[in-house]
Amino acid sequence: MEREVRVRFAPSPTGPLHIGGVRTALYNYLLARKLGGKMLLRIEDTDQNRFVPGAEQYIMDSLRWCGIVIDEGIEQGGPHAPYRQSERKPMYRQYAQQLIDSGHAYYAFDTPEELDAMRARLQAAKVPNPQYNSITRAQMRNSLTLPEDEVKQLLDSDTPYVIRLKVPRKEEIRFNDLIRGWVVVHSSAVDDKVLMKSDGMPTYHLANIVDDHLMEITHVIRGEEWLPSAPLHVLLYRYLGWESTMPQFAHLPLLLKPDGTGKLSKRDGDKLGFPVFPLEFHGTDADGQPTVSSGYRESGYLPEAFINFLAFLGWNPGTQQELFTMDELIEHFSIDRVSKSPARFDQNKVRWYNEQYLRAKPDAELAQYLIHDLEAQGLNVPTDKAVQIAGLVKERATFPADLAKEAQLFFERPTSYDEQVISKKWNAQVATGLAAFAQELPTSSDVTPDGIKALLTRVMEQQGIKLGQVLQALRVAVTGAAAGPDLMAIISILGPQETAERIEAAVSKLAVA
RNA sequence: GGUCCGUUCGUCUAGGGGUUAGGACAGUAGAUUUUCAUUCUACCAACAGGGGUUCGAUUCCCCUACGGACUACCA
Repeated sequence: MEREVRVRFAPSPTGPLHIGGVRTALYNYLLARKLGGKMLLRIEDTDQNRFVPGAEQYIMDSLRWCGIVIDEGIEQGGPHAPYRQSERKPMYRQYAQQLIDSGHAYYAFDTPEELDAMRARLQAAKVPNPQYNSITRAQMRNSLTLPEDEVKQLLDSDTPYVIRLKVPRKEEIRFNDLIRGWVVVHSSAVDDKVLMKSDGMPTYHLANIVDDHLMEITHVIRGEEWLPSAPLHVLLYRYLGWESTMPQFAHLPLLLKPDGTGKLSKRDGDKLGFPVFPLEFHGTDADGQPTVSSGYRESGYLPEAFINFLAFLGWNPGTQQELFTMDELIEHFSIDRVSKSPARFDQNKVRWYNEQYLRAKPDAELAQYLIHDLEAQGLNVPTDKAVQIAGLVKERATFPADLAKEAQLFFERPTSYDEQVISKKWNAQVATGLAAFAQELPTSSDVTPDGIKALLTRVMEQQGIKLGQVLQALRVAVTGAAAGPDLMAIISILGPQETAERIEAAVSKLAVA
């Protein structure tokens, strides 16, 4: 019988989640939904020294904002609770013991100083790859080299120790990566990794294998940085007797900094000139001073746009469609269309995606952003008017906040007039022509853009002025600026009275050359 | 240094033994617009290099170069 597909996103709560992590979570989620499986969130907090308060909540809030729904996790519980590794601490010990009993692991009593000395010695001897392995372990203080009674005595006293995996000396380890195909690594390249730390906590390597097995994970989708330790994980599954249900691996290509000089890290924060985090994050720097890192949400990105963009960094559907809702991503996603090579971040493209999604929103929804932002400035605007304005200015906006910026002209009379246009287009004839238009305007019965245009055309004909000569001047008189949305639509929304007053103000303020 | 992974327009990518190597973003030009923006159209622009295999390689293989990851009692 086919096993139910179960995937997990397993971040460590050492700070905010960066976009690479979000993408990993996204691909996991897409696969789970595509295959009708479950998505788990497991918190890997086995390093007590790197705990960052708030990080866990931040991760969950971020995923929620992105629309990534967790089926099992610390918030929602599930059949394999707890989902926080620190709370699973008692479970790992027995598996480490099992490995010791079967001869696949051993106790090591070396102090950090002894380990440093060992590495220094190997380096001095120009050993290409200094590591604790099948060769060097013979020179170290562990249960393989020490007499049995001494080991027993060391364990009984409170001497700190770790448990290390006994990696075989000569063995080819291979596994079939869903993205990269067969990966073959010789065991001599793998060191005797620590499985249990001296504080009694498991390391990532042990905890992740035990939990993935217990939680019945079928696919491990994670970043390429894990590829070198995947052979070690394969060994662990084998020695624990779980090889037949070992999950399939898929190592995702990395997300690089825009200049391509390395993987994007959370330490890049705001240094790159664009957010690397989904949500704004409040943390502390090395000196304990409070820091704020900007987020996509606070910068005005819509989650749909952010996700669509992120999905395309390393995956594509093979068609020419660029815009995908989450449901469409789920429908079209496939792990074998994930590329092998790393991707850099393209700020232009995220912006483009945001514009697409912003414009696709109904005017009524856009109006809500507008009303909200305007209210923050102390401006109250009727909904119907906000809808009209939003519809008019949305083509000019990248972010929701641009709407209110573009809308300012409706609420503030011009305080200055574009000088270029004035010097070129403003003259006595135009001034009188506009004054006449201002007089006629309040009597007009048709205040649609078309009606206003008809009136303007008629008045200018009477004045003997061509429309082209006066339009720029009219725009500047009404808005002060040389550029902006459709003028007739502006006047229509502004209304005849307000427009007329603005024109009259301009006529009286602007000297005629 | 060692091990592993990778390399198609500036960027994200499609393609795959015989193609005018396709799309998107950006850029440039034109059209529309009273203006800027939008929109539309066009243009610019790539198979890292060298060897094989083959009638034929961008595609398959090898080498080189370059880039990246990993190399902790961190994940």
